[in-house]
Amino acid sequence: MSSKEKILSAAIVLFAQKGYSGLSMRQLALAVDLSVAAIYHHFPDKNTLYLEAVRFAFLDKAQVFDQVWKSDCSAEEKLARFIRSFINVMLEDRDFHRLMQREILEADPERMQLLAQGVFTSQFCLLMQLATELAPEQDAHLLATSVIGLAKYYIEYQPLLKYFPGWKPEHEMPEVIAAHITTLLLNSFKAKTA
Amino acid sequence: MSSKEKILSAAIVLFAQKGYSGLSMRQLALAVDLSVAAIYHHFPDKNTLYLEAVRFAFLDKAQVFDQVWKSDCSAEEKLARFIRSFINVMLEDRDFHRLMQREILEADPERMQLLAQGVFTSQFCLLMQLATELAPEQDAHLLATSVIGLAKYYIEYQPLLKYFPGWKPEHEMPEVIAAHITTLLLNSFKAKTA
DNA sequence: ATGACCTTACTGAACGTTTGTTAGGTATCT
DNA sequence: AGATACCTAACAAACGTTCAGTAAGGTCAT
Repeated sequence: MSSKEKILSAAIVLFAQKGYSGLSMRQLALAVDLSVAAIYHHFPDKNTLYLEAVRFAFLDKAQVFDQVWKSDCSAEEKLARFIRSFINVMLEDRDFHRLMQREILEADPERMQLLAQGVFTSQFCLLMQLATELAPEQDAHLLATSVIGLAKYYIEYQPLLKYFPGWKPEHEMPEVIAAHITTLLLNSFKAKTA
Repeated sequence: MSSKEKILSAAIVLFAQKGYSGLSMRQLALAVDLSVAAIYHHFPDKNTLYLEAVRFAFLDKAQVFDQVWKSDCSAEEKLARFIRSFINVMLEDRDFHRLMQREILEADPERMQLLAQGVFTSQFCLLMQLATELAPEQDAHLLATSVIGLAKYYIEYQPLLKYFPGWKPEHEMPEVIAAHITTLLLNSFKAKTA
């Protein structure tokens, strides 16, 4: 792995943990065992480094779900598989998830547009297509959003949820969460089309 | 309003926008038209000020939903009203919402426990109770989480969602979102109990 | 009523440290 | 000889925090 890649990988983790202004160039340099000036040799300034780190983090995430869409099973099964994959990816790569949350929190319009069009659009479209298949009379955009929203909330709020009464350890198991969300959605679709 | 309250109110807004390390004491002092030392007269250090600002922001939020729970209508109607109230509160007070997101992102266990037990537990319990009433055979904790998750996602990801294909302006209207979530959930409950 | 005294709410200026960034120099490889 | 990848050392600015001082208001014995 080149020095540049090493810097970017470390930057993803550290920016995700401490935020943009929480991470200093010296801390990053220490983490990759280089001098500060060496980082400035590869990147013009901190801001560009951050932007490139975000881009780098999102690069390979899109193609993870391709095998879900390619499989030729029923629409119901496809939804189940997508939800399970989504939760797995997000739970495995916590740094990616946190970095994404920080980006959304920033809510810079230009970067939102880049993020949406460059990375997630194809996934979102496929999900909307699936939604139309399962519940034709409903708004596909709203439905797709609901699917992702349900899945994301369980991951995002895991640190808080465990302190609520009624919590059980199984509520942190990907399969349990995925199963619950899937049945919730499929039940809803069944009722509507009946 | 006392100087201390003025500082706290400004701190909520600015911490929500810039994050903990993104806001300096000098910037805050400028915003409330006081000297930096004046802030240190009211708060021992930046960290305590942040903690008190968070506590201050969460203080009055819990009692907003009380009128929903007190009303003696059907369980279905109660759910609809809760969702509508929740979305309204979160959309109105964006700073509160962002500050909460940042707190969750930090995920400090001690503060999570404080947040859960001190502020949201009663709401969550009432929501679980409602869920058990509507879908007795399902896990109340998972269901309550789903309700909040659905509602929160639409608010949190609004800046991103508008760049996806299929987006319409009405997808940002609280009533439309609330209606969609409510029917989604009620349909699911109907199918299960049938 | 008055001067002495304490508390409260602040100010300006400074403290040492850390910040992002750069200049100048040194190896290594083509 | 020139490009690439790195270093040490320094820069000004901004950082959290503190210190000495001041102006206002209340308390209390005289």
